[in-house]
Amino acid sequence: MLKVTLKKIASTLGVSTATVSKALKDYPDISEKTKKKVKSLAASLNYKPNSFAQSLRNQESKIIGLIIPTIVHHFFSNIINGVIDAASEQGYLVITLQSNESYEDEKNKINLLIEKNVDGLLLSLSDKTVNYKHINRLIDDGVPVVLYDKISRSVNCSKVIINDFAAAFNATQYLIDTGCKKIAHIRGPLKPQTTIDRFMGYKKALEVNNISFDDSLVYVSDSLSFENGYNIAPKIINDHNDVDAIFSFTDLVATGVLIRFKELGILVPEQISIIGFSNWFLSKITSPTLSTVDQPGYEMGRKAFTLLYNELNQIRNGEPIKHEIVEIATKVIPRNSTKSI
Amino acid sequence: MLKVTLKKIASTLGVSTATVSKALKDYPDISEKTKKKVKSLAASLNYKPNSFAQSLRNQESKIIGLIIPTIVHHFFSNIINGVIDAASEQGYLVITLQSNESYEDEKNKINLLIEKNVDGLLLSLSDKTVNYKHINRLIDDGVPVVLYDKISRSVNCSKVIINDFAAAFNATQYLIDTGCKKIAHIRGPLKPQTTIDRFMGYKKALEVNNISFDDSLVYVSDSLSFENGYNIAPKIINDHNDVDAIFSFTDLVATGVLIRFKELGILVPEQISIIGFSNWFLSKITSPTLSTVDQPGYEMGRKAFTLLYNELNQIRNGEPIKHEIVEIATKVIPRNSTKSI
DNA sequence: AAGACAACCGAAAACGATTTCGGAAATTAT
DNA sequence: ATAATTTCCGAAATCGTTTTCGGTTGTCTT
Repeated sequence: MLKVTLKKIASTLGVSTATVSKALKDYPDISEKTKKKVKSLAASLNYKPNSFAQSLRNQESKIIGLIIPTIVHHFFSNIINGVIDAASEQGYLVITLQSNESYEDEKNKINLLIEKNVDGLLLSLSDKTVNYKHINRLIDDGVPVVLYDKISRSVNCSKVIINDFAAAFNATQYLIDTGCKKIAHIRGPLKPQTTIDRFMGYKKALEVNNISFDDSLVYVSDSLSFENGYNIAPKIINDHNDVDAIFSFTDLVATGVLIRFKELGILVPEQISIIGFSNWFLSKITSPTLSTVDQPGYEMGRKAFTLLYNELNQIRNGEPIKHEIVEIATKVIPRNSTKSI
Repeated sequence: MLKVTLKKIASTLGVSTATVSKALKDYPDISEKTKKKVKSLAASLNYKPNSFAQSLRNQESKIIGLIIPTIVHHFFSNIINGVIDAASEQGYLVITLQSNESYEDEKNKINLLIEKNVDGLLLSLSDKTVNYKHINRLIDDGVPVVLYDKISRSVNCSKVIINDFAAAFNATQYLIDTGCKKIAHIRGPLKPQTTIDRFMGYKKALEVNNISFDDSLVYVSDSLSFENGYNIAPKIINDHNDVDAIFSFTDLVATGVLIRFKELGILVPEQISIIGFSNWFLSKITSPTLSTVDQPGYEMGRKAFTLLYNELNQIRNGEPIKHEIVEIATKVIPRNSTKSI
């Protein structure tokens, strides 16, 4: 199975490779007759341009890199899905890599991608990433980068986010609206802006409703795991026997709490209401089903690619690069782990 | 930010690009002194070889393609994860694409990957794929292909599978061991070998235990969805009021049944036992927790890459290509949706 | 001091596709 | 018939790396 190249087509047709190349791309300086000949032979030989040669010549790979903190998570799977779909529509392919919430991994994976000459990068910061030199360097080098979900305010690039502050505020307000007075918060790792904002939103909702903030009601889950919720649950009720609601920064942890409460005989939502975050699939099948905040991963993934694609086009056209920050809407999804209003 | 090339290094050092290239790769015919010079300049200039040029020259991309029927599914996420991890370890990157269980998509996505000159392909057949010409053509063209999970016996290539027959047999046997006598089966789409084998395993277990097979106890779920289980559940109990167990070809559908039964006031496992398949994360958090069969996706992904990698090496070394079929072990995971033995 | 060898390095030809620039042939205008 | 245009095509340079195959030096024998 010899491979079909321009040269081969050219020689069997007795023309130059330049002519073949131009004919296939409908250059105006090639006669219709020649185009016909070339195209039909190319088709019958099933000619496919060699992408390496094209990339080398055009300095673009039509591949983008996607760095995900953890692949096996409902929200992030949806992101991947959205990115891949949107990219395919524009003829881009996606190389996905996982940072495992590690700063070192993040740096290494970014390097791998850059060395493969991806045309751009979609990145969600790891929880451990506290310094952004590696990203700013990229941007200075002219690599288009779009940050999504876990971003940093101090990096100057396009971003796709949700309004974590408002979402958390609304979730907390919802608990208050259903009559809860003493609301605990399980927050995520300290670094990411998302968990900071969710914490601030929670705090703000208390303030607006004249509920005094109590630091001892805030519990930290250092990672996004079921077990953390499972383990934190008994601590909460030991520390505060009159807590009547919990706002968790993520569904997975909320689910851990839910399951543990069931084992402990604590009624949800009669004794304690629980609201999670992200609207994972599993929130629909817990018992009771879990109230949560919708965080549309698929849409975020699509949008992230779109922003990158825009920058790529700006670069191609020599236009100045415009960074854009897009906020995706969220909404509280009441289910059965909270009382009705 | 000009890019650093061999030529640049060569000219600033007053040597040829050949020398630079060889120095960087520790060719024996370059003096230590020159190597030092070259390497230190390369390092200080942060030289990265242009991967396009390398690929063009070496005829390999160090990228493999991965086609997944559906990305947003626990089992398949784990596959992706395993593939990416194993690939990274060998310096390969992975482009993931989704077939959406569509034959057309599958063909198109394969083409995209081939046109990008991936070095090989990891593929799980879509449920609608009934003809394998597109895959056999690939293999004939010398593209290494490894089939995983949803495979076809009639394609001659390396494969990673579980023993679906045995796994289904064991699941059914487990139900029988816990005292169930009238066991319904929810099987998947008709085409994939996996669902056929699971069905056969179910049937065999009945036979071995002298339980007569009743075709009306077999329900078809045309896709892998929660809703299907939710909708099939009432049909089963309407058709057969004395069913005492259900073996579902996948956890997601089993979960749908479980939830519906709860709504209908049917006690699980007291009235009806349920066992699923795949050990999705959600099976741990349903209520009751769902008995299932472990199907290690991460491991399957890793193994699939390894097989591909082996073939890649065989090709590189001009050795004959050995296809290998690897079977990953599974085991029944008893939880609370089945009675104890 | 001549020959034999080793040690080092470079020219050049790939790998395929793209595109500029110029030139030959064909057409039209004068 | 000559000049002025079009129309059409090709040579050649590029993109950056790799590797073969020689060719220079210099060192070591005798």
